[in-house]
Amino acid sequence: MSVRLHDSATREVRDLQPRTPGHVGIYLCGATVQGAPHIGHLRSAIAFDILVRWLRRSGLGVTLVRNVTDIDDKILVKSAEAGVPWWAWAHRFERAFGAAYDALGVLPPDYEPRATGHVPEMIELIERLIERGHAYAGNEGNVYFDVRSWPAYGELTHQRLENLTTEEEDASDKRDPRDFALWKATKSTDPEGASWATPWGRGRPGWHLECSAMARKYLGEGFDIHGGGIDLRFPHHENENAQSKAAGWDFAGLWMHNAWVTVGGEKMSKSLGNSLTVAAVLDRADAVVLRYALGAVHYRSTLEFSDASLAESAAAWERIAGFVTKSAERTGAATAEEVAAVDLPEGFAAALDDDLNVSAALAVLHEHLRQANTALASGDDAAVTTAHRQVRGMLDVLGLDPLAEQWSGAQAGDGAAHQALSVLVDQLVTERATARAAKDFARADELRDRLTAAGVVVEDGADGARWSLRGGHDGR
RNA sequence: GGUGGGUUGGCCGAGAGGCGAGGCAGCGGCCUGCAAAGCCGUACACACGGGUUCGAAUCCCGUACCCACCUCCA
Repeated sequence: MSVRLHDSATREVRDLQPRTPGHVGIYLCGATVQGAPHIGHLRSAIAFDILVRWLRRSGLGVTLVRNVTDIDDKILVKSAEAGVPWWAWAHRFERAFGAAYDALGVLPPDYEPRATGHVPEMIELIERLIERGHAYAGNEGNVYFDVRSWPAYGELTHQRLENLTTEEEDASDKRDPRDFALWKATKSTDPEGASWATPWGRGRPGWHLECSAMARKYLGEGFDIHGGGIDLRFPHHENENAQSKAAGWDFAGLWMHNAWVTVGGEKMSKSLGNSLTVAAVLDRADAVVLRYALGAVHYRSTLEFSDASLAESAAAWERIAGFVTKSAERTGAATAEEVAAVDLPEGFAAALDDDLNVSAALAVLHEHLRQANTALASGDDAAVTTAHRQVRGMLDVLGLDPLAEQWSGAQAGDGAAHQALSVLVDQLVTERATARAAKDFARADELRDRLTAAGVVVEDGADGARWSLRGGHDGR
């Protein structure tokens, strides 16, 4: 079986057929760096991260390009309000996005082009569109795409031009109110450095143009997958599609769109002011737990985020990490190479092949976990070794392998502090073992209570007690 | 008005004509000095009304409600 993905353009689940056999080119609409990243941004990033991991695991090469929009109206407005140069404002949040991606284990793209670095490519594209009769210059500095010149306009989102409503702008220099800006004239209030010279006057890029120009530059005149949030379908992706094709290029072979994160049933968005920033959530939850919470639901389903969903993810994670660490203690940790080479369960692979059905894949994982725990309890070391590799192989695809460098570093904690803690806890655990051996259970329980109160969980096993920090941080 | 998505048990969440995904929380048990973890067992479902069918959560028709997009958005 091969990877099948839902294509928003045709509304069907289709076989992924790379244009270059064995290699997939993916363009993702990344951040407009106007503010701090919220968990919705990361939900999207994680969904596509799982896609990339799965494609690579399936033996395909992947070239991933994810852009950064570092010039737009809101960046100019917000930076001005803050009294910061627009470019510094944009860069501040570009770094914040990078930190959030790293914190949640999102693999870096092969390239991350910025809009401001591709003005010549955009000008070239505009010239092409004007030549071909699909764009026109308005007032000094404005260039618009002429939607009526492109009969296929609306093909991506299946809308007819006449059904598109627009709020008529007064005194617009557009030929049709539905035309969209390729290039926007600089305003008198704009900072000096925020405009570029063009044959049509000074201005700055319209939002959609950059993606067409950059996708072509890095992925060619046609590429396999274009992804982003569902809200980008219209107008952003519709316009990208129109301008690239009107320029005579091919564009995305398949469109993928992820659904929302909701909070209290409502779409989380900047305009509603109910955004949960990644940084705020990471103050009260482990990054890996947040990744689980954002990745565990099918990417096209709305994801309701709450304290309850976070707690449930934490419980699931502890169960998963519990087996992985205990099995590693018993039979040794598999190397990254062994994890990468293991044959994954058929059901797991089938689930991910079916439009990245992560929920179904997790069901397979949990079933394996149950059998694995049974093997662990019965001392079947051969079965434990196999299960350890398989479970980690599955988790690796989801970016959730507890022993991956991404997460194991965090578990160990700060070296010196962890070392000190380890010595103190081991002393108490030893003292408790002595008390238990002497049947002084009151003393043993008191010691355990003290540890529990400090966030240290003690579990008695056949070969002695093990301890771990509450929240899945392993202590041994 | 146009274009989509949805409504599954106490909660989250897959599935898409027959065989009850899975998880969390319950309950009962095994294990344990007691716990914890783990395992076993167990109850509780497909918005509503019709229809098709031997059989419908799944297909068809209708109704209700929710959510999104229609040039700011992941």
